[in-house]
Amino acid sequence: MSGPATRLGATRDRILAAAEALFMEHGYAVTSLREITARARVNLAAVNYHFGSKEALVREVFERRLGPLNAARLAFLDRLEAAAKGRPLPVERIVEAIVVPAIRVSHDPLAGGAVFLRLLGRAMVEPTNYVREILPAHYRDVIVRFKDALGRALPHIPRQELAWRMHFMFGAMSYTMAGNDTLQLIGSCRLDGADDAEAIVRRLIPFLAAGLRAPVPASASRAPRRAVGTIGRKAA
Amino acid sequence: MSGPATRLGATRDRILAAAEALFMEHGYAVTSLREITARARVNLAAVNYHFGSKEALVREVFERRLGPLNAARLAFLDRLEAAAKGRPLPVERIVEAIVVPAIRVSHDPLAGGAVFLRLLGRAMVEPTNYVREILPAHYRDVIVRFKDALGRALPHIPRQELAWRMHFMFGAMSYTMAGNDTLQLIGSCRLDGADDAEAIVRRLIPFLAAGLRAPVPASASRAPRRAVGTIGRKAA
DNA sequence: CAATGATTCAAACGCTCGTTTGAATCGGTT
DNA sequence: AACCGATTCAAACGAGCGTTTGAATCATTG
Repeated sequence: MSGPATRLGATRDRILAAAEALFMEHGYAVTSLREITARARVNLAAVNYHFGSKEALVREVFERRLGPLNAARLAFLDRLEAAAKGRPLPVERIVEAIVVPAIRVSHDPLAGGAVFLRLLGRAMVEPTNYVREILPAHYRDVIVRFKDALGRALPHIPRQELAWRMHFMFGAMSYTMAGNDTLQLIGSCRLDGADDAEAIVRRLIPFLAAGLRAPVPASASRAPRRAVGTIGRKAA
Repeated sequence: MSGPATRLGATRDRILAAAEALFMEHGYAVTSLREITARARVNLAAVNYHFGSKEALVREVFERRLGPLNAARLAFLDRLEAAAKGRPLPVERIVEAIVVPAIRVSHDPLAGGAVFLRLLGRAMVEPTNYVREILPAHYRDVIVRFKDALGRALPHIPRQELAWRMHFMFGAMSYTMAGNDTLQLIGSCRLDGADDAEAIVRRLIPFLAAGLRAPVPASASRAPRRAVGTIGRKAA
Protein backbone atom coordinates (compact mmCIF):
# COMPACT_ATOMS: atom_id res chain seq x y z
CA MET A 1 0.00 0.00 0.00
CA SER A 2 1.02 3.66 -0.32
CA GLY A 3 4.38 3.68 -2.09
CA PRO A 4 5.64 6.40 -4.39
CA ALA A 5 3.06 5.27 -6.89
CA THR A 6 3.80 3.46 -10.08
CA ARG A 7 4.40 5.53 -13.14
CA LEU A 8 1.28 4.35 -14.85
CA GLY A 9 0.10 1.28 -12.99
CA ALA A 10 -0.97 -0.43 -16.18
CA THR A 11 0.02 -3.84 -14.91
CA ARG A 12 -1.82 -3.44 -11.62
CA ASP A 13 -5.00 -2.36 -13.37
CA ARG A 14 -4.85 -5.13 -15.91
CA ILE A 15 -4.51 -7.66 -13.13
CA LEU A 16 -7.45 -6.18 -11.23
CA ALA A 17 -9.64 -6.20 -14.30
CA ALA A 18 -8.73 -9.74 -15.26
CA ALA A 19 -9.22 -11.00 -11.72
CA GLU A 20 -12.60 -9.33 -11.43
CA ALA A 21 -13.78 -10.86 -14.68
CA LEU A 22 -12.52 -14.34 -13.88
CA PHE A 23 -13.83 -14.35 -10.33
CA MET A 24 -17.19 -13.48 -11.80
CA GLU A 25 -17.11 -16.14 -14.47
CA HIS A 26 -15.81 -19.10 -12.51
CA GLY A 27 -15.93 -18.09 -8.88
CA TYR A 28 -13.16 -16.96 -6.66
CA ALA A 29 -12.04 -20.27 -5.23
CA VAL A 30 -11.33 -21.98 -8.53
CA THR A 31 -9.62 -19.09 -10.31
CA SER A 32 -5.84 -19.43 -10.31
CA LEU A 33 -3.22 -16.72 -10.52
CA ARG A 34 -2.01 -18.34 -13.71
CA GLU A 35 -5.39 -17.80 -15.34
CA ILE A 36 -5.51 -14.23 -14.13
CA THR A 37 -2.02 -13.30 -15.29
CA ALA A 38 -2.55 -15.02 -18.63
CA ARG A 39 -5.73 -13.04 -19.22
CA ALA A 40 -4.02 -9.83 -18.15
CA ARG A 41 -1.06 -10.59 -20.44
CA VAL A 42 1.24 -10.18 -17.50
CA ASN A 43 3.91 -12.24 -15.82
CA LEU A 44 2.81 -14.66 -13.14
CA ALA A 45 5.04 -13.08 -10.51
CA ALA A 46 3.48 -9.68 -11.09
CA VAL A 47 0.59 -10.49 -8.75
CA ASN A 48 2.83 -11.15 -5.80
CA TYR A 49 5.00 -8.20 -6.72
CA HIS A 50 2.13 -5.71 -6.91
CA PHE A 51 -0.29 -7.11 -4.36
CA GLY A 52 1.74 -9.36 -2.09
CA SER A 53 -0.56 -12.36 -2.26
CA LYS A 54 -3.66 -13.71 -3.90
CA GLU A 55 -5.67 -12.89 -0.82
CA ALA A 56 -4.61 -9.25 -0.99
CA LEU A 57 -5.58 -9.16 -4.65
CA VAL A 58 -9.04 -10.49 -3.87
CA ARG A 59 -9.44 -7.92 -1.15
CA GLU A 60 -8.46 -5.12 -3.49
CA VAL A 61 -10.79 -6.31 -6.23
CA PHE A 62 -13.68 -5.86 -3.84
CA GLU A 63 -12.59 -2.71 -2.13
CA ARG A 64 -11.99 -0.88 -5.37
CA ARG A 65 -15.70 -1.05 -6.20
CA LEU A 66 -17.48 -1.46 -2.92
CA GLY A 67 -16.45 1.88 -1.44
CA PRO A 68 -17.82 4.04 -4.27
CA LEU A 69 -20.96 1.89 -4.57
CA ASN A 70 -21.94 2.21 -0.94
CA ALA A 71 -20.96 5.87 -0.88
CA ALA A 72 -23.37 6.40 -3.75
CA ARG A 73 -26.10 4.61 -1.83
CA LEU A 74 -25.61 6.81 1.20
CA ALA A 75 -25.51 9.93 -0.95
CA PHE A 76 -28.74 8.86 -2.61
CA LEU A 77 -30.40 8.43 0.76
CA ASP A 78 -28.99 11.75 1.95
CA ARG A 79 -30.54 13.48 -1.03
CA LEU A 80 -33.92 11.84 -0.42
CA GLU A 81 -33.95 12.72 3.26
CA ALA A 82 -32.87 16.28 2.65
CA ALA A 83 -35.71 16.72 0.16
CA ALA A 84 -38.21 15.16 2.55
CA LYS A 85 -37.31 17.52 5.37
CA GLY A 86 -37.88 15.10 8.22
CA ARG A 87 -40.98 13.46 6.84
CA PRO A 88 -40.70 9.68 6.45
CA LEU A 89 -39.81 8.53 2.96
CA PRO A 90 -41.87 6.19 0.80
CA VAL A 91 -40.52 2.66 1.06
CA GLU A 92 -40.05 2.55 -2.70
CA ARG A 93 -37.68 5.50 -2.60
CA ILE A 94 -35.56 3.91 0.11
CA VAL A 95 -35.34 0.64 -1.74
CA GLU A 96 -34.45 2.60 -4.84
CA ALA A 97 -31.54 4.19 -3.03
CA ILE A 98 -30.16 0.72 -2.39
CA VAL A 99 -30.80 -0.83 -5.75
CA VAL A 100 -30.27 1.97 -8.25
CA PRO A 101 -26.63 2.76 -7.42
CA ALA A 102 -25.83 -0.89 -8.01
CA ILE A 103 -27.47 -0.71 -11.38
CA ARG A 104 -25.56 2.49 -12.14
CA VAL A 105 -22.36 0.61 -11.49
CA SER A 106 -23.50 -1.98 -13.93
CA HIS A 107 -23.95 0.68 -16.60
CA ASP A 108 -20.56 2.22 -16.16
CA PRO A 109 -17.89 0.29 -18.03
CA LEU A 110 -15.28 2.30 -16.15
CA ALA A 111 -16.70 1.03 -12.89
CA GLY A 112 -16.50 -2.57 -13.98
CA GLY A 113 -19.84 -2.94 -15.70
CA ALA A 114 -22.15 -5.72 -14.70
CA VAL A 115 -19.17 -7.88 -13.89
CA PHE A 116 -18.75 -6.55 -10.41
CA LEU A 117 -22.41 -6.91 -9.57
CA ARG A 118 -22.34 -10.61 -10.24
CA LEU A 119 -19.15 -10.88 -8.28
CA LEU A 120 -20.76 -9.08 -5.38
CA GLY A 121 -23.82 -11.28 -5.46
CA ARG A 122 -21.55 -14.28 -5.34
CA ALA A 123 -19.45 -12.89 -2.55
CA MET A 124 -22.42 -12.54 -0.26
CA VAL A 125 -22.85 -16.28 -0.16
CA GLU A 126 -19.19 -17.11 -0.51
CA PRO A 127 -18.20 -19.49 2.25
CA THR A 128 -14.49 -18.81 2.01
CA ASN A 129 -13.00 -17.34 5.14
CA TYR A 130 -11.62 -13.99 4.15
CA VAL A 131 -14.06 -13.12 1.40
CA ARG A 132 -16.87 -13.10 3.94
CA GLU A 133 -14.87 -10.79 6.14
CA ILE A 134 -14.51 -8.12 3.51
CA LEU A 135 -18.16 -7.24 3.07
CA PRO A 136 -19.37 -6.52 6.61
CA ALA A 137 -16.86 -3.74 7.12
CA HIS A 138 -18.08 -1.99 3.99
CA TYR A 139 -21.75 -2.60 4.60
CA ARG A 140 -22.06 -1.66 8.24
CA ASP A 141 -22.75 2.04 7.67
CA VAL A 142 -25.11 1.37 4.79
CA ILE A 143 -27.16 -1.08 6.79
CA VAL A 144 -27.44 1.13 9.84
CA ARG A 145 -28.60 4.11 7.80
CA PHE A 146 -31.11 2.20 5.73
CA LYS A 147 -32.46 0.24 8.65
CA ASP A 148 -33.10 3.57 10.30
CA ALA A 149 -34.79 5.06 7.25
CA LEU A 150 -36.98 2.00 6.81
CA GLY A 151 -37.84 2.08 10.50
CA ARG A 152 -39.20 5.58 10.10
CA ALA A 153 -41.04 4.70 6.91
CA LEU A 154 -42.63 1.64 8.51
CA PRO A 155 -43.11 2.58 12.16
CA HIS A 156 -45.76 -0.08 12.74
CA ILE A 157 -43.36 -2.91 11.93
CA PRO A 158 -41.30 -4.22 14.84
CA ARG A 159 -37.62 -3.53 14.37
CA GLN A 160 -36.80 -7.18 14.59
CA GLU A 161 -39.30 -8.07 11.92
CA LEU A 162 -37.79 -5.32 9.83
CA ALA A 163 -34.31 -6.77 10.25
CA TRP A 164 -35.55 -10.06 8.87
CA ARG A 165 -37.20 -8.38 5.94
CA MET A 166 -34.04 -6.49 5.11
CA HIS A 167 -32.29 -9.82 5.18
CA PHE A 168 -34.79 -11.21 2.67
CA MET A 169 -34.35 -8.09 0.57
CA PHE A 170 -30.59 -8.49 0.39
CA GLY A 171 -31.18 -12.11 -0.54
CA ALA A 172 -33.40 -11.31 -3.48
CA MET A 173 -31.00 -8.59 -4.59
CA SER A 174 -27.85 -10.67 -4.31
CA TYR A 175 -29.42 -13.58 -6.06
CA THR A 176 -30.60 -11.41 -8.92
CA MET A 177 -27.27 -9.65 -9.19
CA ALA A 178 -25.46 -12.95 -9.21
CA GLY A 179 -27.29 -13.60 -12.45
CA ASN A 180 -28.54 -17.06 -11.69
CA ASP A 181 -30.17 -19.28 -14.19
CA THR A 182 -33.40 -19.59 -12.29
CA LEU A 183 -35.06 -17.21 -14.70
CA GLN A 184 -34.33 -19.37 -17.69
CA LEU A 185 -35.77 -22.22 -15.71
CA ILE A 186 -38.90 -20.39 -14.64
CA GLY A 187 -39.69 -18.77 -17.95
CA SER A 188 -39.68 -21.76 -20.18
CA CYS A 189 -40.40 -19.35 -23.00
CA ARG A 190 -38.28 -16.35 -23.86
CA LEU A 191 -37.81 -13.95 -21.02
CA ASP A 192 -36.97 -10.62 -22.56
CA GLY A 193 -35.58 -7.78 -20.53
CA ALA A 194 -33.19 -10.01 -18.67
CA ASP A 195 -30.35 -7.97 -20.07
CA ASP A 196 -31.93 -4.61 -19.30
CA ALA A 197 -30.75 -3.55 -15.89
CA GLU A 198 -33.34 -0.80 -15.56
CA ALA A 199 -36.11 -3.22 -16.28
CA ILE A 200 -34.87 -5.37 -13.44
CA VAL A 201 -34.98 -2.41 -11.09
CA ARG A 202 -38.52 -1.58 -12.09
CA ARG A 203 -39.57 -5.12 -11.27
CA LEU A 204 -37.47 -5.58 -8.17
CA ILE A 205 -38.49 -2.40 -6.35
CA PRO A 206 -42.25 -3.07 -6.23
CA PHE A 207 -41.60 -6.62 -5.11
CA LEU A 208 -39.29 -5.59 -2.30
CA ALA A 209 -41.38 -2.62 -1.20
CA ALA A 210 -44.48 -4.78 -0.97
CA GLY A 211 -42.60 -7.41 0.98
CA LEU A 212 -41.17 -4.87 3.38
CA ARG A 213 -44.55 -3.44 4.28
CA ALA A 214 -46.43 -6.71 4.38
CA PRO A 215 -48.85 -6.91 7.30
CA VAL A 216 -47.21 -8.36 10.37
CA PRO A 217 -48.85 -11.68 11.22
CA ALA A 218 -50.22 -11.75 14.74
CA SER A 219 -48.16 -14.82 15.56
CA ALA A 220 -44.90 -13.43 14.27
CA SER A 221 -43.65 -11.74 17.36
CA ARG A 222 -45.29 -13.78 20.08
CA ALA A 223 -46.21 -17.30 21.08
CA PRO A 224 -44.33 -19.40 18.56
CA ARG A 225 -46.45 -22.47 18.20
CA ARG A 226 -43.46 -24.70 18.64
CA ALA A 227 -39.75 -24.26 18.50
CA VAL A 228 -38.10 -27.24 16.93
CA GLY A 229 -34.73 -27.74 15.34
CA THR A 230 -32.37 -25.08 14.18
CA ILE A 231 -31.42 -23.51 10.95
CA GLY A 232 -28.60 -21.36 12.20
CA ARG A 233 -24.90 -21.73 11.85
CA LYS A 234 -23.23 -24.72 13.40
CA ALA A 235 -21.14 -24.18 16.45
CA ALA A 236 -17.94 -24.19 14.42
CA MET B 1 -25.38 -47.01 -9.41
CA SER B 2 -27.00 -50.46 -9.36
CA GLY B 3 -24.48 -53.02 -8.19
CA PRO B 4 -25.21 -55.97 -5.95
CA ALA B 5 -25.40 -53.50 -3.10
CA THR B 6 -22.96 -53.29 -0.27
CA ARG B 7 -23.70 -55.32 2.79
CA LEU B 8 -24.24 -52.31 4.97
CA GLY B 9 -22.90 -49.36 3.09
CA ALA B 10 -21.52 -47.80 6.24
CA THR B 11 -18.52 -46.37 4.43
CA ARG B 12 -20.59 -44.85 1.65
CA ASP B 13 -22.94 -43.19 4.09
CA ARG B 14 -20.17 -41.84 6.26
CA ILE B 15 -18.54 -40.30 3.22
CA LEU B 16 -21.81 -38.72 2.11
CA ALA B 17 -22.47 -37.28 5.54
CA ALA B 18 -18.96 -35.92 5.94
CA ALA B 19 -18.99 -34.43 2.44
CA GLU B 20 -22.35 -32.77 3.02
CA ALA B 21 -21.17 -31.22 6.26
CA LEU B 22 -17.86 -30.02 4.87
CA PHE B 23 -19.36 -28.62 1.67
CA MET B 24 -21.70 -26.67 3.88
CA GLU B 25 -19.00 -25.36 6.18
CA HIS B 26 -16.33 -24.38 3.70
CA GLY B 27 -17.93 -24.55 0.30
CA TYR B 28 -17.66 -27.20 -2.28
CA ALA B 29 -14.71 -25.93 -4.27
CA VAL B 30 -12.26 -25.75 -1.38
CA THR B 31 -13.17 -29.03 0.30
CA SER B 32 -10.70 -31.81 -0.50
CA LEU B 33 -11.24 -35.52 -0.54
CA ARG B 34 -8.61 -35.78 2.15
CA GLU B 35 -10.67 -33.62 4.47
CA ILE B 36 -13.79 -35.60 3.70
CA THR B 37 -12.24 -39.00 4.23
CA ALA B 38 -10.50 -37.83 7.40
CA ARG B 39 -13.81 -36.61 8.83
CA ALA B 40 -15.55 -39.82 7.77
CA ARG B 41 -12.72 -41.89 9.33
CA VAL B 42 -12.32 -43.67 6.06
CA ASN B 43 -9.49 -44.35 3.67
CA LEU B 44 -8.80 -41.75 1.00
CA ALA B 45 -9.26 -44.21 -1.83
CA ALA B 46 -12.73 -45.12 -0.60
CA VAL B 47 -14.26 -42.17 -2.37
CA ASN B 48 -13.05 -43.24 -5.77
CA TYR B 49 -13.91 -46.82 -4.98
CA HIS B 50 -17.50 -46.12 -3.96
CA PHE B 51 -18.34 -43.13 -6.11
CA GLY B 52 -15.83 -43.13 -8.95
CA SER B 53 -14.81 -39.50 -8.66
CA LYS B 54 -15.21 -36.41 -6.57
CA GLU B 55 -17.68 -35.03 -9.10
CA ALA B 56 -19.86 -38.10 -8.75
CA LEU B 57 -19.74 -37.75 -4.98
CA VAL B 58 -20.90 -34.15 -5.18
CA ARG B 59 -23.70 -35.14 -7.49
CA GLU B 60 -24.84 -37.85 -5.11
CA VAL B 61 -24.71 -35.55 -2.09
CA PHE B 62 -27.25 -33.34 -3.80
CA GLU B 63 -29.43 -35.97 -5.35
CA ARG B 64 -29.84 -37.90 -2.14
CA ARG B 65 -31.70 -34.95 -0.60
CA LEU B 66 -33.11 -33.00 -3.48
CA GLY B 67 -35.39 -35.71 -4.80
CA PRO B 68 -37.33 -36.24 -1.55
CA LEU B 69 -37.43 -32.51 -0.85
CA ASN B 70 -38.99 -31.60 -4.17
CA ALA B 71 -41.29 -34.59 -4.08
CA ALA B 72 -42.55 -33.30 -0.73
CA ARG B 73 -43.16 -29.89 -2.24
CA LEU B 74 -45.18 -31.33 -5.08
CA ALA B 75 -47.13 -33.54 -2.69
CA PHE B 76 -47.87 -30.52 -0.53
CA LEU B 77 -49.17 -28.62 -3.55
CA ASP B 78 -51.18 -31.64 -4.66
CA ARG B 79 -52.86 -31.77 -1.28
CA LEU B 80 -53.70 -28.08 -1.37
CA GLU B 81 -55.12 -28.24 -4.86
CA ALA B 82 -57.14 -31.34 -4.11
CA ALA B 83 -58.69 -29.63 -1.10
CA ALA B 84 -59.41 -26.47 -3.10
CA LYS B 85 -61.28 -28.38 -5.79
CA GLY B 86 -60.29 -26.16 -8.67
CA ARG B 87 -60.56 -22.85 -6.88
CA PRO B 88 -57.36 -20.78 -6.92
CA LEU B 89 -55.24 -21.10 -3.81
CA PRO B 90 -54.19 -18.26 -1.53
CA VAL B 91 -50.69 -17.13 -2.39
CA GLU B 92 -49.57 -17.79 1.18
CA ARG B 93 -50.51 -21.44 0.90
CA ILE B 94 -48.56 -21.87 -2.33
CA VAL B 95 -45.48 -20.21 -0.88
CA GLU B 96 -45.89 -22.42 2.15
CA ALA B 97 -45.77 -25.49 -0.03
CA ILE B 98 -42.38 -24.38 -1.29
CA VAL B 99 -40.87 -23.26 1.98
CA VAL B 100 -42.24 -25.64 4.58
CA PRO B 101 -40.89 -28.90 3.13
CA ALA B 102 -37.45 -27.34 3.19
CA ILE B 103 -37.88 -26.52 6.83
CA ARG B 104 -39.10 -30.04 7.49
CA VAL B 105 -35.87 -31.33 6.04
CA SER B 106 -34.03 -29.07 8.40
CA HIS B 107 -35.87 -30.63 11.34
CA ASP B 108 -35.14 -34.18 10.40
CA PRO B 109 -31.70 -35.28 11.51
CA LEU B 110 -32.08 -38.35 9.36
CA ALA B 111 -32.56 -36.12 6.34
CA GLY B 112 -29.41 -34.18 7.01
CA GLY B 113 -30.75 -31.51 9.29
CA ALA B 114 -30.14 -27.89 8.51
CA VAL B 115 -26.86 -28.81 6.90
CA PHE B 116 -28.36 -29.63 3.57
CA LEU B 117 -30.40 -26.46 3.45
CA ARG B 118 -27.34 -24.29 3.73
CA LEU B 119 -25.63 -26.42 1.15
CA LEU B 120 -28.58 -26.00 -1.18
CA GLY B 121 -28.64 -22.25 -0.72
CA ARG B 122 -24.99 -22.16 -1.59
CA ALA B 123 -25.38 -24.37 -4.59
CA MET B 124 -27.87 -22.05 -6.18
CA VAL B 125 -25.22 -19.42 -6.58
CA GLU B 126 -22.35 -21.80 -7.07
CA PRO B 127 -20.45 -20.86 -10.20
CA THR B 128 -18.77 -24.20 -10.67
CA ASN B 129 -19.68 -25.95 -13.86
CA TYR B 130 -21.28 -29.18 -12.83
CA VAL B 131 -22.84 -28.09 -9.57
CA ARG B 132 -25.01 -25.64 -11.48
CA GLU B 133 -26.10 -28.40 -13.80
CA ILE B 134 -27.43 -30.60 -11.03
CA LEU B 135 -30.18 -28.32 -9.78
CA PRO B 136 -32.17 -27.47 -12.92
CA ALA B 137 -32.95 -31.11 -13.63
CA HIS B 138 -34.42 -31.54 -10.16
CA TYR B 139 -36.23 -28.22 -10.08
CA ARG B 140 -37.86 -28.21 -13.48
CA ASP B 141 -41.05 -30.01 -12.42
CA VAL B 142 -41.34 -28.03 -9.22
CA ILE B 143 -41.02 -24.72 -10.99
CA VAL B 144 -43.53 -25.57 -13.70
CA ARG B 145 -46.13 -26.69 -11.19
CA PHE B 146 -45.71 -23.75 -8.86
CA LYS B 147 -45.58 -21.21 -11.64
CA ASP B 148 -48.88 -22.59 -12.78
CA ALA B 149 -50.42 -22.48 -9.34
CA LEU B 150 -49.23 -18.93 -8.76
CA GLY B 151 -50.52 -17.93 -12.17
CA ARG B 152 -54.00 -19.08 -11.18
CA ALA B 153 -53.74 -17.39 -7.79
CA LEU B 154 -52.61 -14.12 -9.34
CA PRO B 155 -54.38 -13.96 -12.71
CA HIS B 156 -53.97 -10.20 -13.01
CA ILE B 157 -50.18 -10.40 -12.96
CA PRO B 158 -48.52 -10.93 -16.34
CA ARG B 159 -46.79 -14.29 -16.55
CA GLN B 160 -43.49 -12.65 -17.30
CA GLU B 161 -43.74 -10.41 -14.27
CA LEU B 162 -44.59 -13.50 -12.27
CA ALA B 163 -41.49 -15.27 -13.52
CA TRP B 164 -39.37 -12.42 -12.25
CA ARG B 165 -41.08 -12.46 -8.90
CA MET B 166 -40.52 -16.17 -8.55
CA HIS B 167 -36.89 -15.48 -9.28
CA PHE B 168 -36.79 -12.92 -6.48
CA MET B 169 -38.53 -15.39 -4.22
CA PHE B 170 -35.97 -18.09 -4.82
CA GLY B 171 -33.30 -15.51 -4.17
CA ALA B 172 -34.65 -14.54 -0.77
CA MET B 173 -35.12 -18.22 0.09
CA SER B 174 -31.70 -19.36 -1.02
CA TYR B 175 -30.01 -16.52 0.73
CA THR B 176 -31.83 -17.21 3.96
CA MET B 177 -31.18 -20.92 3.73
CA ALA B 178 -27.52 -20.31 3.09
CA GLY B 179 -27.46 -18.80 6.54
CA ASN B 180 -25.62 -15.64 5.72
CA ASP B 181 -24.36 -13.23 8.29
CA THR B 182 -26.39 -10.32 7.03
CA LEU B 183 -28.75 -10.73 9.93
CA GLN B 184 -26.06 -10.28 12.49
CA LEU B 185 -25.06 -7.20 10.59
CA ILE B 186 -28.55 -5.78 10.34
CA GLY B 187 -29.66 -6.50 13.85
CA SER B 188 -26.91 -4.81 15.76
CA CYS B 189 -28.66 -6.05 18.86
CA ARG B 190 -29.60 -9.65 19.58
CA LEU B 191 -31.74 -11.20 16.96
CA ASP B 192 -33.52 -14.05 18.62
CA GLY B 193 -35.32 -16.68 16.66
CA ALA B 194 -32.51 -17.00 14.15
CA ASP B 195 -32.17 -20.59 15.18
CA ASP B 196 -35.87 -21.35 15.04
CA ALA B 197 -36.67 -22.59 11.59
CA GLU B 198 -40.41 -22.25 12.04
CA ALA B 199 -40.02 -18.65 13.05
CA ILE B 200 -38.17 -18.02 9.83
CA VAL B 201 -41.00 -19.54 7.85
CA ARG B 202 -43.55 -17.39 9.61
CA ARG B 203 -41.56 -14.30 8.66
CA LEU B 204 -40.60 -15.36 5.18
CA ILE B 205 -44.04 -16.33 3.93
CA PRO B 206 -45.78 -12.97 4.49
CA PHE B 207 -42.83 -11.18 2.93
CA LEU B 208 -42.84 -13.35 -0.18
CA ALA B 209 -46.61 -13.43 -0.53
CA ALA B 210 -46.81 -9.66 -0.36
CA GLY B 211 -44.02 -9.30 -2.89
CA LEU B 212 -45.64 -11.76 -5.26
CA ARG B 213 -48.94 -9.91 -5.33
CA ALA B 214 -47.51 -6.41 -5.37
CA PRO B 215 -49.36 -4.08 -7.75
CA VAL B 216 -47.88 -4.21 -11.22
CA PRO B 217 -46.42 -0.80 -12.04
CA ALA B 218 -47.88 0.68 -15.22
CA SER B 219 -44.43 1.06 -16.72
CA ALA B 220 -43.31 -2.45 -15.95
CA SER B 221 -44.42 -4.17 -19.08
CA ARG B 222 -44.28 -1.33 -21.58
CA ALA B 223 -42.22 1.66 -22.68
CA PRO B 224 -38.98 1.19 -20.83
CA ARG B 225 -37.70 4.69 -20.32
CA ARG B 226 -34.31 3.76 -21.59
CA ALA B 227 -32.46 0.55 -22.16
CA VAL B 228 -28.83 0.91 -21.23
CA GLY B 229 -26.20 -1.62 -20.40
CA THR B 230 -26.76 -5.19 -19.46
CA ILE B 231 -26.83 -7.16 -16.31
CA GLY B 232 -27.10 -10.58 -17.87
CA ARG B 233 -24.54 -13.26 -18.27
CA LYS B 234 -21.54 -12.58 -20.41
CA ALA B 235 -21.32 -14.29 -23.74
CA ALA B 236 -19.01 -16.95 -22.39
C1' DC C 1 -10.69 -75.19 5.23
C1' DA C 2 -9.71 -73.31 0.89
C1' DA C 3 -11.38 -70.13 -2.47
C1' DT C 4 -13.53 -65.98 -4.03
C1' DG C 5 -15.17 -61.48 -4.60
C1' DA C 6 -15.79 -57.21 -2.15
C1' DT C 7 -13.60 -53.83 0.51
C1' DT C 8 -9.76 -51.40 2.82
C1' DC C 9 -5.25 -49.69 2.95
C1' DA C 10 -0.54 -47.25 2.38
C1' DA C 11 1.91 -45.44 -1.07
C1' DA C 12 2.72 -43.27 -5.01
C1' DC C 13 1.41 -40.90 -9.58
C1' DG C 14 1.12 -36.64 -12.29
C1' DC C 15 -0.61 -32.22 -11.99
C1' DT C 16 -1.68 -27.50 -10.54
C1' DC C 17 -1.50 -24.37 -7.05
C1' DG C 18 0.58 -19.84 -4.65
C1' DT C 19 4.90 -18.20 -3.79
C1' DT C 20 9.96 -17.22 -4.17
C1' DT C 21 14.16 -16.35 -6.46
C1' DG C 22 17.76 -14.01 -8.98
C1' DA C 23 18.88 -12.32 -13.09
C1' DA C 24 17.38 -9.27 -17.08
C1' DT C 25 15.28 -5.01 -18.49
C1' DC C 26 13.51 -0.52 -18.34
C1' DG C 27 13.30 4.87 -17.27
C1' DG C 28 14.84 8.67 -15.19
C1' DT C 29 18.62 11.08 -12.64
C1' DT C 30 23.37 12.68 -11.74
C1' DA D 1 27.72 7.42 -19.97
C1' DA D 2 27.24 5.34 -15.75
C1' DC D 3 24.16 4.52 -12.22
C1' DC D 4 19.93 2.95 -9.68
C1' DG D 5 15.49 1.81 -8.05
C1' DA D 6 11.44 -0.02 -10.03
C1' DT D 7 9.59 -3.49 -12.77
C1' DT D 8 9.44 -7.72 -15.61
C1' DC D 9 10.71 -12.29 -16.55
C1' DA D 10 11.69 -17.53 -16.76
C1' DA D 11 12.34 -20.97 -13.74
C1' DA D 12 11.92 -23.41 -9.88
C1' DC D 13 10.10 -24.58 -4.98
C1' DG D 14 7.28 -27.20 -1.81
C1' DA D 15 2.66 -28.29 -0.79
C1' DG D 16 -1.77 -30.07 -1.75
C1' DC D 17 -4.87 -31.84 -5.05
C1' DG D 18 -7.75 -35.99 -7.37
C1' DT D 19 -6.74 -40.31 -8.86
C1' DT D 20 -4.49 -44.94 -9.45
C1' DT D 21 -2.27 -49.03 -8.01
C1' DG D 22 -1.51 -53.50 -6.03
C1' DA D 23 -1.20 -55.82 -2.10
C1' DA D 24 -3.60 -56.87 2.51
C1' DT D 25 -7.86 -57.86 4.75
C1' DC D 26 -12.48 -59.23 5.37
C1' DA D 27 -16.90 -61.92 4.85
C1' DT D 28 -19.04 -65.25 2.59
C1' DT D 29 -19.54 -69.48 -0.18
C1' DG D 30 -18.56 -74.23 -1.89
